Amino acid sequence: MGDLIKDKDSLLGKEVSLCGWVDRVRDHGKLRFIMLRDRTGQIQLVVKQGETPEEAVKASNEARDEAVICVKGTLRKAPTKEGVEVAVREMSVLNRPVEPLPLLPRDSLSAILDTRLKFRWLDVRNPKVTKVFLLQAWVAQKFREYFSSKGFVEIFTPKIVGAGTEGGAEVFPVIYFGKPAFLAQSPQFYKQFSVIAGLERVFEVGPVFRAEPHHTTRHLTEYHSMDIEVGFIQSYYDVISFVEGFVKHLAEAMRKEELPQRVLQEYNVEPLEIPGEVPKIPLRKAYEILDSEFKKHIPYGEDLDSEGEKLLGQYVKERFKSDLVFVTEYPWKVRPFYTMRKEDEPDWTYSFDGLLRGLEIVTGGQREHRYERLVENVKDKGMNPKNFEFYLNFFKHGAPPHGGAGLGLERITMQSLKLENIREARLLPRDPETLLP
RNA sequence: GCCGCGGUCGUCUAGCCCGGUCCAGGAUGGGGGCCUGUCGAGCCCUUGACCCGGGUUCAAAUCCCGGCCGCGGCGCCA
Repeated sequence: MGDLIKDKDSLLGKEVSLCGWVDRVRDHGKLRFIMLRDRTGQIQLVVKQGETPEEAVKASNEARDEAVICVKGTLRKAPTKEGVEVAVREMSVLNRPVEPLPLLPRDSLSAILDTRLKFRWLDVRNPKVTKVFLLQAWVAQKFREYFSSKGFVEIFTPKIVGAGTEGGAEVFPVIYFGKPAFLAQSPQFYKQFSVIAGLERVFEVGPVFRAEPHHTTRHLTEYHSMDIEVGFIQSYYDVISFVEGFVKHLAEAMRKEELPQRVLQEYNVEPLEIPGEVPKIPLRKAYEILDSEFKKHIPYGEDLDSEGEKLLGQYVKERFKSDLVFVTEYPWKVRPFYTMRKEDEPDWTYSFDGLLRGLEIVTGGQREHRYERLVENVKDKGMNPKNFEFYLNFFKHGAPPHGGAGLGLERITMQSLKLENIREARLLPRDPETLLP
């Protein structure tokens, strides 16, 4: 329908054939207007007694909201928004609702989110909701495009794993042929594996699972992580450069390409603003900024809380005209064991987080690739190297210096469109309470 | 996991604080009718709800307790 309206001048007076959903019927008795919708747009159909064949008039009686219909007719000029309409000649109703609609797609955004998710198949028919997923697919495509162009190879790693990855986050247990197993909370070990295995530069887009009972607008128990890992880096700044390059690429494409522009316009939001040089602020400097600019105190050696992240996001937006900021050098105590510690200050690490419009969307850093140090780090975290033997073995036979990062797809979608709740950025969200549909 | 707030027609809500005027009001949707140029079409008729279980009271949508469900904040995280 979108194409049809685009080419309307050349198609005027021609016979067209269309299928879609009935978005709404304006019934005047002997004159009836039907708005037909498909994923590309809407067009008005006219059924007029005396003009439209009797059979088609009869069929149009059955064309209720959200019925699936196909029509043939003539495209002609009309005083509608699109400037055209279809004078119906044939109509067939392929399917119609068997019960009153619990949620009207055209009006679904006025329902509360819980109701929308319960009847998600109706909610997503709302063109504004559809666009979330058009944008999300586009973001993932840009990610693949960017890293492929930088010589990264796409990998596909196990999601059923024999050991929890990071020690901190909770994992979902599964029974694997009688053996205890888990759903992967991160591809971390396997992307490092891939670098060490000689692929050097890898990326993956895939689901990750977190068994943390968060009740917030920014957490899901299942989400999509866009991961990279790269070997032979000089420092973790090389990793930041890759991430920065990607986000810049994304922001530029957002301004240039037709699809994101259309989506952003519907949501009435500005494209991401990313300056030539994205600000990079060591965490210890961030403490000072928050103290002096906002009188917000973060205990030394602690991670930022969500308010701190929000304020820092505000600060860089005003000061550097940037929607993105990298916070660097996190304390060893808040980072996982595989993170490389600073050579001169072992309580701090070569790691970073990236905040997009005040929300953490990426975490990364340089990894410890030296076997003995890695074992020390495991012990330092109070864990038993025996439990990580399968992973530690990777490092025994020539592991290059390397680092990487993981970006949250749903969070990027959410922040790009300024959605209020991350659940809006998933077709079928999983949170501690929601398992169906 | 801890803390706070909330559950009224299919949907979105009014009523709850200050119990009786509520066999619960409105909008939208469903069903029916009128209407030949609408575009949130209009007009008329109709349908349909107090989350569950206890308690207090002459009387409970309204007050109390428990359960279930939802929302948000925190910790934590993408």
